[in-house]
Amino acid sequence: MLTECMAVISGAWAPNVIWSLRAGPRRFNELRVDIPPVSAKVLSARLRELEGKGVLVRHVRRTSPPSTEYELTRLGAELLPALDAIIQVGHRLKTAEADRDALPEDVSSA
Amino acid sequence: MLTECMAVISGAWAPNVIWSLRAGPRRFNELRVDIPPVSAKVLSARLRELEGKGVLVRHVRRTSPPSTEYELTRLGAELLPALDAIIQVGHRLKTAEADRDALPEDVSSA
DNA sequence: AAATGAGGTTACCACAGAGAAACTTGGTTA
DNA sequence: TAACCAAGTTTCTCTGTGGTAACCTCATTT
Repeated sequence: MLTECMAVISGAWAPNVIWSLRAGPRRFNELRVDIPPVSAKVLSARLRELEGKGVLVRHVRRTSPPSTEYELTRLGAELLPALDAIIQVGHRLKTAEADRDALPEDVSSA
Repeated sequence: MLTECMAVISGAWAPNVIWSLRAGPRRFNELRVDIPPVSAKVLSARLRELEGKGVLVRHVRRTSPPSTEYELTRLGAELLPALDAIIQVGHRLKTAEADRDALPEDVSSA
């Protein structure tokens, strides 16, 4: 069960995409700027997967050139607190790790 | 930043391991039973990674044969609400998906 | 003396998934 | 008429990761 649920945010850059959409709709190329290391191919794949899962919606604007906007669904927005929680703990774990590195246990004076 | 934080729960079965430890310490073979599809190799690798990250601790009991217990650290326990949040949204997304499948848009009466 | 059990390790293989780069479409502007 | 834009798609390659299965240790039990 956990495994299926985790699958919602699996795949490269999926959490980043969701996080980038937290403040409102973004277009394809805006997302590429938000998440520099993502390739067009993978971003495209991830967006379609997330759309298929009901996390976000795609609306194409019939301008020229046509532009596309991606936006979190209500359900997708419910992932934000979870991501936020992960970020918070992640920070604390990194801090703890740094502290450990700074306290080499017993190098006192050999 | 998000990426590094997500790394804490990345790797096959990592979330499952953390979730299995939520109610208290577990031994190696208990975890294998909790998470049937995990292989000894991967479970071992994951446990050492999570230990290295400060998510859990290992204590070896000098019995015979020696037994080993794994337990969440305080920091590790802080991941539980995040996992729980993911599980909740995962459920709702699956439900929504099922509903979509059950409402084939316009098959009304052709 | 051989089998058992806990808790692993090692060697080897396979494949999904990510990256890079080039190509596409169709209207617009220079 | 040629370049340009957004938003992808396609091909091809390559590596990390996980799976399988066999092996290991060492004290205890049979």
